[in-house]
Amino acid sequence: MTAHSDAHSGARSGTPRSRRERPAKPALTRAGIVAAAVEIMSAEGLGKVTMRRLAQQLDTGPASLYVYVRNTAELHAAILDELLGTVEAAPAGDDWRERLEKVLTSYTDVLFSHRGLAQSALVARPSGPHYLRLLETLLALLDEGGVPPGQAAWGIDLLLQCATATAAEHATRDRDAGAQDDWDGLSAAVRGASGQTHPRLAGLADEVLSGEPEARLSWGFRTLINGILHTPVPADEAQD
Amino acid sequence: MTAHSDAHSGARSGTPRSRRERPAKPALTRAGIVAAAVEIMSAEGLGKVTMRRLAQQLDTGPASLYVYVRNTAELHAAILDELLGTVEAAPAGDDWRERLEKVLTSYTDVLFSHRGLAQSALVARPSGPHYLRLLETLLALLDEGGVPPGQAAWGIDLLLQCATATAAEHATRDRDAGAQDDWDGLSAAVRGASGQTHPRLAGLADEVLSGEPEARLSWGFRTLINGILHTPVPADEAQD
DNA sequence: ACCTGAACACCGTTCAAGT
DNA sequence: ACCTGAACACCGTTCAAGT
Repeated sequence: MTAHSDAHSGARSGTPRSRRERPAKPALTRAGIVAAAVEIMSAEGLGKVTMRRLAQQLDTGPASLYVYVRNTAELHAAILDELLGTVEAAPAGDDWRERLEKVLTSYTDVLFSHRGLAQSALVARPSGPHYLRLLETLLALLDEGGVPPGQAAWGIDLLLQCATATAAEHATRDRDAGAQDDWDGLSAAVRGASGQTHPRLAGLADEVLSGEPEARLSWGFRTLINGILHTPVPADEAQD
Repeated sequence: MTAHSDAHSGARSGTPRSRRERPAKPALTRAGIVAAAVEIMSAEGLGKVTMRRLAQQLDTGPASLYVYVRNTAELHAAILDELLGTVEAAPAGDDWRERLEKVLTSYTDVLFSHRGLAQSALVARPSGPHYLRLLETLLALLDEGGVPPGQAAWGIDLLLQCATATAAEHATRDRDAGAQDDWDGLSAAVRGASGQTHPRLAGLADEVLSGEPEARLSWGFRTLINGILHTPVPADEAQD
């Protein structure tokens, strides 16, 4: 039926029309690749963000991605910085300690709520704009609290390390069957510790295992803040 | 030349003699598997400890290992606990803070000196005998320092988390080319931060990036110890 | 019970060749 | 310059079949 018009307009092969009528392969760009990667990660977790899977999503071959991305690690780092853009800025008004805790908790939540992201953040040092913004925010809050600059400079690393490690720990615990077993194993081992060979551990088993994740994380932050406030850096580092 | 005696003693096929004369396949056991795994890890890093590689080493097929080991994660956890046996016990005599720092430093060194081990320790909660012994040691030292038990019980997690994360960070930085790039990237980004948009970061760039790993780790431990000493756990957790 | 061959369903990365 | 097919060198895990 449409043979006639096809012969008319589509004579020189179908290429020109399919260029306009299909949503078609958008040209590859780094931004497009990262966006597609974030999409896969949100839907299926970072573990599914592989070069091959991503290439498939973008309707190309894995080799093509290497024009825009050095390797899988760099791709994961780019995803991380992208998601770091959603960390809430410090709310005004509250006590600086509370605001600091809120920013760190928001950071932890972002890592926690994307499967696999926290584990990757432990290893991939990010250096994107969103990460720098976060560092600036933390330094500003510590400064507001009167923390000496040298201590603040070293302290932000400790705070982020604690947040990241905690998110990773709980993310695996909640979502990975094997990790749940690990934790059950530890908890059984601690409770089963003999008072003969492990007197303090046996005595403190309940306390060691107690506490909601939120309560422990919050205590961790407050503990770090107190420590940072009270622990001077070595003399030869304190230049200011 | 030996044909006659061969015909004599080896008549019913070669099997009985090869049972005695070859070092031959030692029977598979969990301990043997873990030992072979530790060997591979020491020589080539945890990344090479795969089911297939290990099976090859043990002259069998990968499927055979699943009789003794649930999966790769469990295998890695077993290796970790094995290596934890080499963490030095606290030396007597010194100040409790120094002894605590020494044990934690030794733990960090063990993780650090085995390629890939620290990263795996961040994710795999160990529960083996050597890990329990380490927990006991830490609790004993904190007790000696008069740290309230509830704070000690939560604090050991923070201390080990800090040690593990630091080891992982430096292990990747030193040995993985890509990770070195990551770090160079961060350091360039921090130094390049604009005073307009990131005033504190720009002002503290040198301090943020300063310090030998050892100095920062030591400061981290002291900061945590001070924090643990000064931060009470929430009232409903402090039961004793 | 223990062990295995073979298969299933994947990986990252490179490279010569094409446009 | 950008993109690709095809290959290389691997993975973890399962399962039916053998001993």
